[in-house]
Amino acid sequence: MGRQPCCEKIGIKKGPWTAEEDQKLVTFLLSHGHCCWRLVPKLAGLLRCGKSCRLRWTNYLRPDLKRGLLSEEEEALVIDLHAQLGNRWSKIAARLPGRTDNEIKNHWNTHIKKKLKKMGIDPVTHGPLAPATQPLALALAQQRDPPQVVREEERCDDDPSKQASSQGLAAVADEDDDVEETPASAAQPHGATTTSPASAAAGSVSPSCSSSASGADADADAAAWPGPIDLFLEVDGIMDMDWAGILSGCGDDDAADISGVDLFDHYAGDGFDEQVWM
DNA sequence: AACATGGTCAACCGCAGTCGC
DNA sequence: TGCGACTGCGGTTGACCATGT
Repeated sequence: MGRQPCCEKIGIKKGPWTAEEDQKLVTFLLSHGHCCWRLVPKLAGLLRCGKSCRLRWTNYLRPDLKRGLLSEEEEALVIDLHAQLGNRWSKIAARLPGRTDNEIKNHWNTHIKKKLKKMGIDPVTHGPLAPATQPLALALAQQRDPPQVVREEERCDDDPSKQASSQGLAAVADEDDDVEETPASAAQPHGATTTSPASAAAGSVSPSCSSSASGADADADAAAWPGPIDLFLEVDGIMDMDWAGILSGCGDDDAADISGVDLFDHYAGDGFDEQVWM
């Protein structure tokens, strides 16, 4: 009757990923892409379930991911988007190139929630906290740093209908799924602080074989980033390209052949550093 | 120095939505 | 149209690390 488990539980490894597993997965996905996550672990020679592979890839291994804490601008944008979308982390993440839903969710729960509470703002409703706690919280907020985030939220609190127009996000509020219609530069107010050029192509650099890079912005950032990472930005759909040519030594039809290839060895000589990437 | 506590974040779980047959 | 397979999402957990006592 019930659903089949997403994978056979027996023999499936759980817990933290090892560097070797990461390498196998990255190598496999970069050379083959994924058509069916269920098959990925088998073909890549991993004792993981497909779900786990997908999660690892999307949350940690994707080359277009930014690492590190969210900037002030990103935080403000998250708060703004959360006010509009609620806990739709994937939708929020879609507006933050290079950030994952998991990362944003974690950051929200650990940092932003507290910040808002300190400021007397209910992180759920984005309205004022209950009267009993508000005075203390407000006092705290005034004593400490009440930067633009406060102003951001005050605007939201005053009139939720204004939220949509704030920061040029009207389109965001109107339509959930039209990411392409929102220019990356508009949804990313921190172009100057972009930590990874690959992030410029975030959303377009996806293993799901369907997206296309949006040219000009990506190119501009790519120009500032020497090395093979440029390839991510120049190709319409990372998985459509012939990765075998880049990852020399990777067989196209035999996963076992590629498992021994060190992806990062290829990049090391060209300014693409595993440590930086990670 | 040892232990306790709290914070952070990667990973897992289960449900819901979508797609193909 | 219904059913099963698969993917994606959001909530939650637990391990690890930093800080305080």
